[in-house]
Amino acid sequence: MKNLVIVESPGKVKTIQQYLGKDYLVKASIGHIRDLEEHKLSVDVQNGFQPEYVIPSNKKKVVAELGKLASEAQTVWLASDEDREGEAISWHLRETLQLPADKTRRIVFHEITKNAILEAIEHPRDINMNLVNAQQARRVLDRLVGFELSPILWRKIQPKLSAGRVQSVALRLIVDREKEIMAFEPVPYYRVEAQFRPEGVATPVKAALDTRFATEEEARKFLQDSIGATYRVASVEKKEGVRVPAAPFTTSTLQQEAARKLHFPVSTTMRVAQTLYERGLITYMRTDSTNLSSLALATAKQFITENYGAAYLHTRQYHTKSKGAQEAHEAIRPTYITNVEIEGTAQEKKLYELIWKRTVASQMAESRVMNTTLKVSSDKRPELYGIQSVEILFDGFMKVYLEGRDDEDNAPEEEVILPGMKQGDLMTEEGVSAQCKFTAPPSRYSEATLVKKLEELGIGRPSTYAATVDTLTRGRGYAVKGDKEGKTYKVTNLTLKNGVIKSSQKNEVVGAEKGKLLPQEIGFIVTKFLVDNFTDILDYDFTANVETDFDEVAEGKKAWNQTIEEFYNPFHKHVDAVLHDGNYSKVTREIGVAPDGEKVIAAFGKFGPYVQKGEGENRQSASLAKGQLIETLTLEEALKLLELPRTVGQLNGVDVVATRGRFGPYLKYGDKNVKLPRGKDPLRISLEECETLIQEASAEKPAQAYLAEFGDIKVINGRYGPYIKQGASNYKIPKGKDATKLTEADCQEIIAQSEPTKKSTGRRNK
DNA sequence: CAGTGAGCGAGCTTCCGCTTGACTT
Repeated sequence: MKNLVIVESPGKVKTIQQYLGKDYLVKASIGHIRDLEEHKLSVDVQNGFQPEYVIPSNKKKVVAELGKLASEAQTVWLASDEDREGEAISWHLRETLQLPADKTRRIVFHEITKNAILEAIEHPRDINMNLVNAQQARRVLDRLVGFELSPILWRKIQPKLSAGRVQSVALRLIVDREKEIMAFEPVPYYRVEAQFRPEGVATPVKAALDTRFATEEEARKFLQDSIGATYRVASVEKKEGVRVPAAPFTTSTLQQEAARKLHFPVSTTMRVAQTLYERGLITYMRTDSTNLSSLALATAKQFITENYGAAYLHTRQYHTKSKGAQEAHEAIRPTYITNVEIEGTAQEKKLYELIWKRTVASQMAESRVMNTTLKVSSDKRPELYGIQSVEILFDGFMKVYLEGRDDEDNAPEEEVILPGMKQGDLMTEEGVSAQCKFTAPPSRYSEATLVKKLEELGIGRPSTYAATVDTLTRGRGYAVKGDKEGKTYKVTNLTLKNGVIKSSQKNEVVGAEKGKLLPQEIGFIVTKFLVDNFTDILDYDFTANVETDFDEVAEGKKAWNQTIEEFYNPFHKHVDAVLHDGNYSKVTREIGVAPDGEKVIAAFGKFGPYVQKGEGENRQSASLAKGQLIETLTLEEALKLLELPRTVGQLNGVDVVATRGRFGPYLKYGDKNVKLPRGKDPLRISLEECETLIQEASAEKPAQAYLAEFGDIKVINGRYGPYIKQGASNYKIPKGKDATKLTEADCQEIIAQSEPTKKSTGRRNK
């Protein structure tokens, strides 16, 4: 074999192989092939921070195969991505496979097209050791920070906690936002709206007053004054505007938009995008680039011209503006623009459609709109009403796609067309309302808006955004995804109709949110500890600052271990000092006094945050619910938590107790435990409901999870699809076989022909 | 499916970034 080409992603192998032909063999390294050891520091801090690299067990096979092929090849082409990590992968390959300089070439593909690939082969270069060293600096710094800070948390707060350059700052964002919300005092105000009917028009239009009133009295006075007023158009202002389409998707913007429009968690977006990529339907999904290949631009151009007409075409090349972008890949786009629809699951279809529309729209003409602002004056009061209208003169890209928004009024503004009106025209008032609203605190982060913020700060990479969210939530429990009820205020709203003012009472809810990241008590404690003791690292600019150091290394201006040394020496000294300062995080707060006179406190204990009523032998305690914090817990909430365990009543002389355990609310009935279904409140459930649940639970005991059973061979419908079980061994069902129609003979054949799937070993599944 | 801070005491936990399988509530 003449040439071995090594790329990072197996998904690219087939395409590149086609372009290069039979003189080349294309293989994938499947990402990094060497790393620091998993369970120890692996950095020799005494000797220039020399890293100790090992080949992880799951990479041994790939490395062995590549090694064999490399020794047989005349020339080895290292074609990993054109960024810091990619350069390091090439270097690790060269070191590990012991590739001699004269038969090794480093090349980069700027896009996966035949021309670009042949061009790359024409222009090989050397491995850029400065860039490799910048990667080593990044890697070693992250290891030192993570492996020195985490043990302090184990010792001072709780075992198994973790801290790191990315996760700790991400958590701080969530915690700081929560503190802002806690400190926020909603201020009431009155917003006035009127319905006006222009002469000769059937439907009235809505107009908002340009002034808010601070109190009910002022609002009432305004309505009082407005009785019998005459309204005229005071001014008409027209302004033409253009709107430009959003840039093609990067990982971060895809995650945001899929969350806004499809309500996908970021993990779902990435999983679905991965399958689309593997099926060859979209380009690579972990990218920070908004760039489209010349080929993609050309096909988009043709597609738009043919399907929408030349007037709708406006090709553009976008430039990535996010901090720390490395742009080793293209933007996320359909491989073939002409593929308007695809086969697949509902999720795959929807995500593909989103990517397709965004890509096509990005190459379409701006839309032109006419914004009209109408002011309406009253002869009784000086304030003016405003009416906004938007008329779409030319839809342009909006024909295909409109970007979603993060704020409440998520709906893209609708077109409102006013009848032609001119200054001085009369308007008939058809009702005025003054509604009490409240100023709103900033909103909490969702998974996707957190990723957006991290990207803005240059923290984390496209390949790790989803993983970071996962570490904060499922991994460490620093935050949970959930809903927040908000505070309810009783307000008085006023209306003026036919010369009469009426008032009505309403409940106004402030600050309610759904599906947001709520920091848990442990997240607060860890953040406070880190901010108090390691201010620099928790600074939102820490990553940006170290990145400028890494840039100097990449430019060859500084030795990588020099920059690490300057960071590490003072850092490590400080770590030692903090470790032995004898201070431990203690959180207790007196919540108040229960109706029976007992003191209620909230504290952070061995098992997390809890409330306790009374002291000594007869004290009562309960854990805080998800999303509840010691600092904001009210007496009412505390007492509610203490109502569990609750004896609902007796069945056949045995107590039925409703309570909450590790796995959520459940019933205790003798030695039987029954899980409460979603939506059943252990505080409210009736004895009758309990009886039904207990009966159901005992009835459906031998649940039919098996699709089939042949002696000790069972076909089981597992979480990840059907599989075969014999004794303690599990076997995968080959693709193309219908699990529901397997016979005993089929199963025995599968078992005979395949290896049992391995039980997870080594890394513990927490 | 439980409870609400330590010293006889083993050994473990942890980072970020690159990439897919393997996993079997």
